[in-house]
Amino acid sequence: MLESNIAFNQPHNHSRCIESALESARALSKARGQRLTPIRELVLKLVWQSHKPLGAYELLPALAEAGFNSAPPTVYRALEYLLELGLVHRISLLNAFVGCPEPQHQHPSGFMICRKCKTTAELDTSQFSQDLGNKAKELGFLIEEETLELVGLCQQCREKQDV
Amino acid sequence: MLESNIAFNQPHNHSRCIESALESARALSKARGQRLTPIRELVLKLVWQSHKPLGAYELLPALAEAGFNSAPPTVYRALEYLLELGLVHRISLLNAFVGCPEPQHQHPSGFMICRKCKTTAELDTSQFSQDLGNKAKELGFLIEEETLELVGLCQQCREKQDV
DNA sequence: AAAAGCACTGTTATAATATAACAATATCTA
DNA sequence: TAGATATTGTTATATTATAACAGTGCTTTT
Repeated sequence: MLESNIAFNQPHNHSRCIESALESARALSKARGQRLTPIRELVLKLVWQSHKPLGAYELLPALAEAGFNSAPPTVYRALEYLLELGLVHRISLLNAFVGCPEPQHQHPSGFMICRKCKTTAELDTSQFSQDLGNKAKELGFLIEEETLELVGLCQQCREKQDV
Repeated sequence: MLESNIAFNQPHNHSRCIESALESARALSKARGQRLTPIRELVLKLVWQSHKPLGAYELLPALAEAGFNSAPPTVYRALEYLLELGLVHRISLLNAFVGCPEPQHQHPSGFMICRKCKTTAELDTSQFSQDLGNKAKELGFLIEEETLELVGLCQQCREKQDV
């Protein structure tokens, strides 16, 4: 569970995070007979460089700067691709996207979103997921996708008094 | 927990549901020194008449029909009011709104959303909430709001084979 | 009753997010 | 190389939500 805490512990080797995400991306793309094109790679990097979820329209200027076409469909397509690969998550409450810290081991997860600094960290929810699934099943419902988004305050923002 | 199942069991006295929501609305409004105006009452009824979440723009025609102004701010204001009162919930994944089945007893809850028929039912999550809070706290995060949205298939849609 | 204060609504405009539709190009496979 | 498929470019538009300010109508105080 340590990795879930990374985003709330400022200093860590973030470029290594990104490199590892890129490797996953290449491997997954290959396995699917698809390509990690320059646009997709750039979007992946951009999303991963931030611990705060980024909106699609925030990514456009960076695409333009890198010399790519930068109309909305371009970035939405890249994001859709990365979402399918499980390398990026969409935070529904923010209409924004974050990197998934553990693309290799897929586990049910939620997101802790600091309402002040917007820093977002993933939280392993395996321990709840099964019970939740059972409870839903008792009510006749078959869960296919879970979205858990927790808004609150991260440690750093709590320590600064100005709540 | 039976009430969580209501939406998935077609026949029930729905007008009674709505009447009870209206009573809550009147009581809560009074307690806050605010008014359950005709617009607010209508929006509450409309949202409650449906077991499927309704988008804000889906409500506008009904407002117009009832002779009210029907520009977006009107309906968003009414929804905001009802959200504050806890009589309505916003389903973030759908950008849409549903009635809260139990406005009196506030408890942490999630929503089961059928991806086929869009019927949505509330699920009591008290039993998970505390553990979740503790787990987040260990990571330094203080949860203030939980959003749990479960997409899947309801019983009726599972019984019809055409998944 | 007048006036002040507040809650509520009307109205116009626009922001922010997301997708449709089709044309053009690049890459892969036979 | 040709044909099929994946990817990108481009234009237009749909969908969801809010800003800003003017007007209206209660209600409370003097």
